[in-house]
Amino acid sequence: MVDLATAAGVSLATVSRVLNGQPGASEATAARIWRAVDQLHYEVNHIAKSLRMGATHTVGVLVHDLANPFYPDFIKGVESAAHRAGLSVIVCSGAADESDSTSVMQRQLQMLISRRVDGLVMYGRLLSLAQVRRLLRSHIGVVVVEPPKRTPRGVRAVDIDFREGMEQVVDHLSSLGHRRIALIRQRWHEEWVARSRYRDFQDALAEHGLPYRKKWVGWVDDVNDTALGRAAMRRLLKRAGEFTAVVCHNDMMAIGAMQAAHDAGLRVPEDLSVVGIDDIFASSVVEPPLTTLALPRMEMGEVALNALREESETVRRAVVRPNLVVRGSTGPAGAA
Amino acid sequence: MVDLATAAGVSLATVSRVLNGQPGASEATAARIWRAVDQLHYEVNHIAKSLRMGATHTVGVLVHDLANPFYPDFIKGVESAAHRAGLSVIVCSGAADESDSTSVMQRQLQMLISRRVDGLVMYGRLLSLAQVRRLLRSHIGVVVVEPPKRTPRGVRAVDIDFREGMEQVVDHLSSLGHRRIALIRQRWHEEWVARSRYRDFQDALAEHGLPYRKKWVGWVDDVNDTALGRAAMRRLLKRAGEFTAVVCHNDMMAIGAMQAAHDAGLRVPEDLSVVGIDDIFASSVVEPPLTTLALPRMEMGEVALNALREESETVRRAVVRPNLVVRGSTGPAGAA
DNA sequence: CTGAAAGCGCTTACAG
DNA sequence: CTGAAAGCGCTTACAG
Repeated sequence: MVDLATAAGVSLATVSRVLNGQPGASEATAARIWRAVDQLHYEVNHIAKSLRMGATHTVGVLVHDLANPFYPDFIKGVESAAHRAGLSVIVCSGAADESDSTSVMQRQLQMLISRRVDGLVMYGRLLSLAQVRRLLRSHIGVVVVEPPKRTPRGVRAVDIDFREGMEQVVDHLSSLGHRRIALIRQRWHEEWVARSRYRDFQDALAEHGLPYRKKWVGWVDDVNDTALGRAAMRRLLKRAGEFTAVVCHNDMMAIGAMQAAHDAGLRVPEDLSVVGIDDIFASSVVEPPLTTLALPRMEMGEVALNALREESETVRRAVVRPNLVVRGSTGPAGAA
Repeated sequence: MVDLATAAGVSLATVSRVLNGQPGASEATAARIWRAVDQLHYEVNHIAKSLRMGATHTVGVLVHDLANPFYPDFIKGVESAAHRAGLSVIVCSGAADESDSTSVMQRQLQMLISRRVDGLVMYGRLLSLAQVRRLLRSHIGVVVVEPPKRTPRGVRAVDIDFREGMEQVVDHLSSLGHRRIALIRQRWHEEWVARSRYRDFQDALAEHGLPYRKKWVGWVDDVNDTALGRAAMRRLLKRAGEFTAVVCHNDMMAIGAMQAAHDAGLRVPEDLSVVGIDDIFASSVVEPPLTTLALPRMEMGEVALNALREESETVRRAVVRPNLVVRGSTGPAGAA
């Protein structure tokens, strides 16, 4: 910038004012400065600016595992909204290396703090209460999607309206004549979220006068590997015939469930209807294509980023609505 | 840091030296400082450090579209290697918003320069020659994966050894008795890369004494939408029976091709063998599972990042090897 | 073994 | 309308 000032024959203060579009500089001076900018290929030093201003215009995004087909769209949403607002995004993935995930998060956190990000968007319960408090104490805003039960006050949340989503799912199945619906659910899931999708599922069943049976529940320890969904479904199929449809924690589990049904010689949807949650790409190309409760991932990212920027104290909590995509994996009950 | 100095009763200079593990401070002084670090939850201000040191220890990654299932793994590889090296990563996706992609890239570029990243990793030809030169002029290292024909000197490259990869593909098909192999290729692809995978495919065919026929080539304008692969295959199937296998630009196209074959009442692999390139997740769950030339995406990211750090002038070019994954979409020729 | 001082590239009252 | 000066939080010769 000192080169600029020299070239334009003015002081640093004036250059700074013109570059930032502040009033009070003659046309002529401004023109000389802009000409110098072009000639010297000047690009402001954002580092110096950040130090001086005490704001980096940078936000961090923290997700469990970038490779999970769920997150890229979410991050895209965050990025898109961020760019619109002139912010940069540092993406941090927990499982970036395979070692102890807690210590990875710890390091990511320190990195983010020392880089003085203005805010942090994260998906789910990735940090401890103490860690979140530390961020808040450092005046770093925090918004979390699908927030855990306990969050320090000051944290903003983006919720998915599974109440209405599960309503759509059960409504769809019910209208196809399904009365006995199984569930593949993740063990300990309620440890992670404030309100679980399963509870909403049960509520929706109840509202339709349909039963929720423990014996029709398949449990999985992890929901990011189709093999586990397949195994859970295989166990559940000992009771094949007792139920006519199964709702799965997510699409990965649903794809696994379809494989298990196929292994057992059952046809989807004639013998069994299968519903997933997420709508990842693979769900549209499996056979049959999966009926699934689509989560608006991009939108979730945008909403999360905007919640971070929001000044008002009113936006403590934003809500996003899922949307049922009906494809080939669901059909009339007892069509076989 | 001034708080630290006060708390420990020493000068800033001493604090700095101890924090950075430099020699020449008494045990006792160091201990006092570290105690203060703990008490005050001190975290170094990386912004100030960057300004002073003239290095940000940050690298940018530029990809065409984050949502493309290809890139997340690549980015993960970059991140993983970066963290190991104590670097942060700013991820930039071209298609983050839908507007004119050139101007998006232009803005991303300015952002990266003004943030003074130490280096940039990008996939493919995302920037113009002039833009790349500008980076180099700003002393920002550049490495590009699948580099275009023309790159300014100083740019490092990561190549995929499609020569050997296509060798594996053709070898596999040939050993199954296929002699007439079709191809689905992207129009203008050679405008983007220094050496195209198609050329390697043709070489591999020639080496096996197999013909390359223009009439067995299906063209697509874009390779990230299965619908286009499906349409290309549909056109190609006017000549069904003339060829017994098809190799596709990538898995997206291959999945589309399988759909088209299915539409036409052909069975895969009995009537037609299909091979993709990439090995995205969906390829493992389509029916039949896709035989594909897997690209080591994570490794590519790691190699790219490391190439950036490499001091020596020798590593102008790194090479990564693909690996054929045989699944259900290929079978003996004429098995029908 | 330790400290005072300069400087990285900016912005912003404060004067003029 | 414009400039001189201080300061953001660090590091690093240079003295002692």
